[in-house]
Amino acid sequence: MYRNKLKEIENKSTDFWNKLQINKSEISNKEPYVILDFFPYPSGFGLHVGHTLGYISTDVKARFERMNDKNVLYAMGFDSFGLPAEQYAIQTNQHPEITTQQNISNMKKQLKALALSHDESRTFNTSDSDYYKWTQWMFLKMYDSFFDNIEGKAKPISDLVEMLDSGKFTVENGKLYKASNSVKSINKDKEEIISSMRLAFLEEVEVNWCPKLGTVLSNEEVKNGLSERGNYPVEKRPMKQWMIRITSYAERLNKQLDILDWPQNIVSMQKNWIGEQEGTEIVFSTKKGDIKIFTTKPQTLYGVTFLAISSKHPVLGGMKVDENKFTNIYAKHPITNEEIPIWTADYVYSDYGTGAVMAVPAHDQRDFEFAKENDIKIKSVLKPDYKWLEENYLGSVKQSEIMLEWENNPDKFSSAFEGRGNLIDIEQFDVNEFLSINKEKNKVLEHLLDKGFAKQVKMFKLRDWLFSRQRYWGEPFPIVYDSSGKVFPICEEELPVELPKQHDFSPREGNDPEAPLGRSADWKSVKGSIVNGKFTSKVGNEEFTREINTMPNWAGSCWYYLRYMDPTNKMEFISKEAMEYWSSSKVGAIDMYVGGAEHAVLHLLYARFWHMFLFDLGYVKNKEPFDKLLNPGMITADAYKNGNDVYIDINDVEIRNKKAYQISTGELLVIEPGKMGKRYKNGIDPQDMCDKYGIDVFRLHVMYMAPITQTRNWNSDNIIGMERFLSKVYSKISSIKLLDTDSDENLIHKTIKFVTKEMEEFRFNTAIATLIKFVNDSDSISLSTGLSFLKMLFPFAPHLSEYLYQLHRNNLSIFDEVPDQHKEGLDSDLIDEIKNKSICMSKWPEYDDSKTKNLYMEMPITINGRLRDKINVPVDLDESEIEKLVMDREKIKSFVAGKNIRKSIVIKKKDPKDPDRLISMICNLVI
RNA sequence: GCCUCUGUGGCGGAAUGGUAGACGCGGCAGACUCAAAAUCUGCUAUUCCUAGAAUGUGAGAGUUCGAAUCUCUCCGGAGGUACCA
Repeated sequence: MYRNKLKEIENKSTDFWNKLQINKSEISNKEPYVILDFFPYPSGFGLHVGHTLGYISTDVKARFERMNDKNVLYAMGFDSFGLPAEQYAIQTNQHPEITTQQNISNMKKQLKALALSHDESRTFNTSDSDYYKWTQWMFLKMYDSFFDNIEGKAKPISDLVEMLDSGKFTVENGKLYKASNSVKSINKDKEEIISSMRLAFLEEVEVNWCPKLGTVLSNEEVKNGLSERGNYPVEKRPMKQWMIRITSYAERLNKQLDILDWPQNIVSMQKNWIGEQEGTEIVFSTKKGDIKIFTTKPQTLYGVTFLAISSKHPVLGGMKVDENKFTNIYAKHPITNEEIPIWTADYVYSDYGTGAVMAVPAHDQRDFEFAKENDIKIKSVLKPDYKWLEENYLGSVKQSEIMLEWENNPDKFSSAFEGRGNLIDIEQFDVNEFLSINKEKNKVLEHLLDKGFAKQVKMFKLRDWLFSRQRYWGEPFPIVYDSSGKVFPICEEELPVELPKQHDFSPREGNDPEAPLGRSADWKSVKGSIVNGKFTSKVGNEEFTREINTMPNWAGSCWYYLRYMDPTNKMEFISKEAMEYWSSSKVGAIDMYVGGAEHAVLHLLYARFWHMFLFDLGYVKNKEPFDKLLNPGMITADAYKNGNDVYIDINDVEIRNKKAYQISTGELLVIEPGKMGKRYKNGIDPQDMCDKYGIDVFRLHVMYMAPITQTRNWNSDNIIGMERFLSKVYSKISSIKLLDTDSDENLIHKTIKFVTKEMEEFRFNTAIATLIKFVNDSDSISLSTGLSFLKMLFPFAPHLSEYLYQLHRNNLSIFDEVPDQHKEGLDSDLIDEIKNKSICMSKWPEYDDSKTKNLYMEMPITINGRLRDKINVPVDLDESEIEKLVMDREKIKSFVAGKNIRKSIVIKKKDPKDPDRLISMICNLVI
């Protein structure tokens, strides 16, 4: 019986594989296939069943592709730097280096227990100095590069110097322009221009400061004013920090989303985040300088009655002005030349758009409310429909006069009209020119553009990437400062800049940012000198101080997938050879990337940017990192709360009649479905499941529960079905005798055809269903068919498949002693294959297409879409013959009697899945 | 509010324009057994019920000979996002 044999089966197979080292992959002349899971951080809490969905699915696919003769790169390293690792260390009062090591080895053990076929020789951790050396190296490359906005790609700073020296280019506001021929020299300091162009740069910016975490966070790490990790309050404050100019890539990041094979929701989340918007930039002049505003509704320009700016807008010249106050500055309206007041407003953000808004209170609700509160004039520009006018009018006039009221007294309405409408007749414009909405918009725009008041621009919501963290457990920056605070990169030869081992590594909570690395005085100050603009400690004796912030944990995960291709290279982050071999020939370098949607705008955006940068510099050959992306669904589970809102461990819960009771107290508990996690005390340990049912059964169950992308509630009731399945497999396959024949010769061919298709497209639940059906439907199985079946089962249930494969291998060696006449009818290739190899090394079974088709088939007959009868016909019978047969049937006659047949159709089913050629006949009746 | 996804038996789910409910769980009946478990066999959408028929994929309309599948409107659920100019 399968259950009694379970341990024997698992041990035998595992031992066999360990001897063969089957998971190792080397560069060869085979076609490569790279499949990866998202980089895991080694959590101190270990894996729960929720994590296994993605991991098992990549393993299944990796095993399948190996059997299809692909050279599969399937490895797993650990994202060991960063907040989660550090916080766990703080909580357990240990050094992160120690906890990280412990957690990694624990996690490796758990992964192994699931029989994942990773190439273990390719693993590494982001906190290994051999690895972060290259993260630092890439940072230096960014520091030493700029974005050429004319060509749309990054280039070395030396190119910029050349371009500027040639006199053919100038730089304005961080952008490169072709110089008009007269420009020869640059007025501004060249060095200043260069530093304004670097892709990695230091800047005083409004940052998201999280006092509780004691560090700043990037925009992507803040949600609803709370930190993404831990849900702590975040506040804005100015700080000088390292930034990465990801905004230079906004256009490419946005556009290339369309050529990726990614789930639609991830694509649209990224698009939302990048936030490309076409609009108009309009300049208002003031005595203190120009104010640029960005608008998507330039046609309402006439209705501007004030400008709303952020309280940090440069026009204030650093003057401290409270929010929602009049600034005593006026701007000139570009059309009417009216003086319009400038107000600071709390709804205008300094880091969004231009930090200034043209306020049109008649047509923008926020402007409307602000105007009402501060007694500012309201001027209507667009005509609403009458329904809106009636619903929003506060006074009482005759219906016929309501439009006139809107035109003259828009403040008598309860809100702004934000919809579309025709322009009200304004002296500068002839209203007849503005017949349609689009035309109206374009006419005003044309006028503005003509007069030079405005230009059409693209704006992006994406902000530059804040790259400094006031934490200990991260990559140190390869940067030093001289005594005057000037920045110098450390020369490449002296990388890595190793993280000092310090005991007091905790962040300081509170309002005064203090980077922990500052406490390592010995490490912080270094002696050396500047050679060719770079710091070296090899010569000189000048005093320098190191940058004491560290990089965010997203840094290391931006390029780890490339390192799997060449994990131990000391000379380069990846060799050209390894990069060329493993990178796919598709859009993205990695064939298949599997991981959760929670990283949609964090890791996946940063990594795409990072890859594009490496691409521009010629280090990688693909435009994008990840070709195909798949989000496995979550596994949710019920959590249980008692009357005091305290979560009760699931091991202390008993379910009776769909109600939950605490075992130890007998208390009735509240059931709360949701994410699995430590804090909900509802995590289910995969190890428990594997101990109870076996690894193979567990893997099958997880894959069979639902389609891979679907979120599902954990339920171990159904797992028994998979045990029954393997039990049947065990008894049917192990008892096959050499000369057994198939009860249905075509069944295996149909099964292979269908399962292959499903495996290719990650539909493992239906692949398993087909395998179950095969076992249920076959009474007798030949050896060759049995082996084909085992190969299909292998990716899901490797232990049992290998065990049974080897069982027959042993039988075959006995068979060698048998006289030749008894061997007749057995495939000699098959005998060789099975005798010498593990099932891992066998080929995925092939099918004979002619055997997937039946000679006869049962064809349903429908009349007006209703199933009325079925008829058994030869598959290749022609349509008119079928029609005759159908019309002859008594049943059909009775339905058709007295009616005209308007049309009859014989449907041929489009192949791929169903082997049957014909499906249905429809007689349409006209009554 | 906006964007994306989603809604099928008692439950997980099949079926992507052509026989709705594959496969699994659960349930019912039978076999084996002194008995139970395990296993095996059959049945299991609903209603009238012998046959046979009618109804049925969140609700309503539409396209079609034919719709779970395509289109529109509405309702419910999940995720994302927002004083976004």
